[in-house]
Amino acid sequence: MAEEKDKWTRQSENRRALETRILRSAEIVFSEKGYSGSSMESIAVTANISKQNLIYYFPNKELLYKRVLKEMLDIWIEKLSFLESQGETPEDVIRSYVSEKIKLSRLYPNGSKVFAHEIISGAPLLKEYLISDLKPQFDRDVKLVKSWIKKGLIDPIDPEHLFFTIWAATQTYADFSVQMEILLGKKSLGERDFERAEKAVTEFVVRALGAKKNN
Amino acid sequence: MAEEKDKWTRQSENRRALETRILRSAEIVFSEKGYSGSSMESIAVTANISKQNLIYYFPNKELLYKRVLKEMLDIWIEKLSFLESQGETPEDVIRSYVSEKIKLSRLYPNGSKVFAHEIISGAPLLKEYLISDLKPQFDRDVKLVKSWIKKGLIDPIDPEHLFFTIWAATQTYADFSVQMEILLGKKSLGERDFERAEKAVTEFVVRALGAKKNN
DNA sequence: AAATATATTTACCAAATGGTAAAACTAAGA
DNA sequence: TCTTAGTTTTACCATTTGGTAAATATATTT
Repeated sequence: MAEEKDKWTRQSENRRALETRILRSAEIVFSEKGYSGSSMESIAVTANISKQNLIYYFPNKELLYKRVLKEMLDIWIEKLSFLESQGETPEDVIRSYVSEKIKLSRLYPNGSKVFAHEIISGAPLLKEYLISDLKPQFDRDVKLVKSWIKKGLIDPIDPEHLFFTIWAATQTYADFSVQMEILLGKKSLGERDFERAEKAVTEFVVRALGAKKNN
Repeated sequence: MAEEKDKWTRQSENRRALETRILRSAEIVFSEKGYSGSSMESIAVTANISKQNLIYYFPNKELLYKRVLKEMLDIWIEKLSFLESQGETPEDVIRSYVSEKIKLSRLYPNGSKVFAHEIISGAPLLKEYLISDLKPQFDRDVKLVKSWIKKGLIDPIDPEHLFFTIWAATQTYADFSVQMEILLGKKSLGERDFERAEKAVTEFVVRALGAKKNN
């Protein structure tokens, strides 16, 4: 009985393994060429399978693309609620939020880039999601920042544009990493660079908000 | 004599006019689809000419793409030297720099997006430029900021990452405009939004640097 | 071991793509 | 007016593209 289950498991695990390998490969290709610029063939080559076999797992390109996007979005939704960020004081919340966002740029650079291509291209496949999922969260988070200001916990600041700046400043470590590598004279950004980045951006935001430092 | 010149001028002016119309169209298409995702056909359609006629003016896609990129870069180089920014105090320099950069996001959103696609894709055609042109300027500007810190004109801050943050926070108003439109509940970003953006980002940076306000 | 479900390869294909070659048309100068 | 230079259109074409259909191979279950 256990043996049977193992055999069944073996096959379905192979399947899952191959599926994720395909998704990782698709992420790489889409991050380099965007949706329309990526071919099923090149994704297949990256995953080391034939195009037809790829199509067996993901019967068309749009579906595959959506899966890649959705994976990234799920991660972001899970990790990036401003309200649920660890910390009691505004400064704690902000530090944890920025830290988390930069961590995601480091851990999922390809997914981030796919997302960036999509938004820059006008978000044809993401508009609905932005409206239905991101906007409510955004409105809530803006409200929270406004309440902080009202309570005098932070200096008055434009809350909407605060978020735009935080997102941009953190996202850029995934999207524009090539530019940074060149300007910093490095072959690739390492952990140390991301630590420096996190510290710099966090300090930046905390100072701009006039939140009191506690170290 | 004047008449002859005029006639000659008329034709060459038509040519110039059509060339710029093509470049504007190419900018739009490239900004939506990136390099590999854009077709000569769709650029031609956008410019209201035939594909063959487009090829008469720009004999191949890469050449056209490079022209679009170069145009944007020339504008940036011309307008974005930190050292040459108007103003005597660090605060003045920063205000003028941020203001100028956001103005470019407003005036050239498509060129900005083409540039963004290119960098995100690994900057295959831009690496050389970044090394030869941008890096020297970057190094100079970083030096200047360091000297400000040494003189106690601004609070100590990570100079390299300061620039990354400023660039990201300003560039985002071109690249991610769709996301902002949705989150702000607007059909498109208007002059008022860019004024708010400029003010927010400027205040943000100035506060973070601890430069004294003078208004 | 036979039957069945799953996975992979082979053989195609219509549409789109970047581009060539040359014909036809238009404007300019002698 | 005739010639020439500049522009646009027409006719192609090899390659790449996303995808279908079916044959083949490999596991899994009975």
